Amino acid sequence: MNETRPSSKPLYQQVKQHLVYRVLKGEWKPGQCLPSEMRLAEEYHLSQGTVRKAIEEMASEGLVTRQAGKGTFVTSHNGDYQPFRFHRLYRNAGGKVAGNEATYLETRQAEADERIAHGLHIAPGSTGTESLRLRHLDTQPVLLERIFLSDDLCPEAWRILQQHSPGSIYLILEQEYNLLITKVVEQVRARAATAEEARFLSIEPGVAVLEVERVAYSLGGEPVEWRTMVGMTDTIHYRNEMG
Amino acid sequence: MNETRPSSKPLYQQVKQHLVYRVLKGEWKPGQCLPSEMRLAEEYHLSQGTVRKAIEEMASEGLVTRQAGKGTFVTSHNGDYQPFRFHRLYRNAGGKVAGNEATYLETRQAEADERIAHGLHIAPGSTGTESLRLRHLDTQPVLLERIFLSDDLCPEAWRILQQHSPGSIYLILEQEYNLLITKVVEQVRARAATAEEARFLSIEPGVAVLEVERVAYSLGGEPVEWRTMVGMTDTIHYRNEMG
DNA sequence: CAGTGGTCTAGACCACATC
DNA sequence: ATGTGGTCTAGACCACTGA
Repeated sequence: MNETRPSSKPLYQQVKQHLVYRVLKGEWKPGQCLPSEMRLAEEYHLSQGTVRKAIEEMASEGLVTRQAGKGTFVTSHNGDYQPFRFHRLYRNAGGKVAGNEATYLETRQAEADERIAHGLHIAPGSTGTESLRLRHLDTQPVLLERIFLSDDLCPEAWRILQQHSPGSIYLILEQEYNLLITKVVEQVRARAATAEEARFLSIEPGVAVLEVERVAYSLGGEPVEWRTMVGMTDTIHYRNEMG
Repeated sequence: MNETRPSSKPLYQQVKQHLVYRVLKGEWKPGQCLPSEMRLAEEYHLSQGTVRKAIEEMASEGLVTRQAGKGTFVTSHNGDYQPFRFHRLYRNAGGKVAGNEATYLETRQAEADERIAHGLHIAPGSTGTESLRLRHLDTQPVLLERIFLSDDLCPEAWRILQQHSPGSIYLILEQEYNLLITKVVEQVRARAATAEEARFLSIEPGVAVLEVERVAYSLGGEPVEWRTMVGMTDTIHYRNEMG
């Protein structure tokens, strides 16, 4: 297979790029199994080692998961995959703030304000679904979440969110809209609590609160979800490990 | 080389482990060059491919840097290596908060308080060096830093810090104490500014500020540096990308 | 020019899953 | 028993670096 290709990039990079494209267009859905290395090697007329290197890179980026003896599977948020890999909020004592202690306050149709429009790269005033959730630690409210999904990518999302008990939004995005969240960008700020936030969090207005503003991106790099998480940091903190 | 080793771990993992140990004990210092793949393969009586896989993992973890045609080098904070890879504070407009706009306020000997002692796993009251720095954006003060280095790992650090113009602490740690920082853990909180912070940052006491508490770990996993960074978030924010 | 890492091949054996 | 990914080998050619 040494046909003196003028194409600059290494073969395994080209294979990887093509496989990512095929995952993206849904040829193999999340949870499903890719063809084996041998089959792909035959298909692309390359050696097993070259295909392996392509798949290994995809695995290291979390796009697929490999299991010896079974096969290579497209990463899914359900299944055995870590559901809280994007959570950076921890109780000051120790463990993560789990998702099962949340209550929906409200889910409604809404329009994107300036800030949301900027984050999702959509026009201000675009319609979508807005959802408010309150997370508790023991019985104490600690975190107020505001989530926005654009109608462009997630039409009728409010219907689905109203039905579901508070679960993983990203699981719903994957199952209902075939949108796999692979990247999030968060901006953290400190500011004074608004009157509304103070009411929900049982604190005084003006107290210092942490605000995490998140934009979640799909596998294709499209901004999908915008959310803010607001809470006091007497019981929780934002934690980030690098290196 | 298939001598039916009972040793459970793969060969390339064992090689990697041994190479990391050799880097750790200073056989090759930061910036220096490791032996070539061929030489190491001969030394360990293994094939080049196996040694390559060991080195590739070290490179992906940032321990070494590889350059085709030249060799494999132990990662150094000077040289061409990215100096701000642990910085997560950005101006709200755009770019990172650079390090060259800092002024030293004070560097002195000090004792570890409860919080520092907890972060660095040392006894409260242990002696060390404490340094205060103020970072500016244009002419406006935006960030107050408090840095603590234990005398155990960094004896006489105050002498060095007093001499240096405000530069990278991690470069000094590497050059003076042979401590290569490879991991940091940060906790972010919101709270009201103290009177001292308000004075330095030219704000009112009680205003909401962001506090980043960082512990930096050396290649061996030892906690080396403790620091807090405090600032308002009208001009800067903490930004984190995941995925 | 010789030496380096980067790519690619073709084969081997292994531990593990599934049937 | 068959097929999967995981490890390991031995050799090839390439682009790049530096003397």
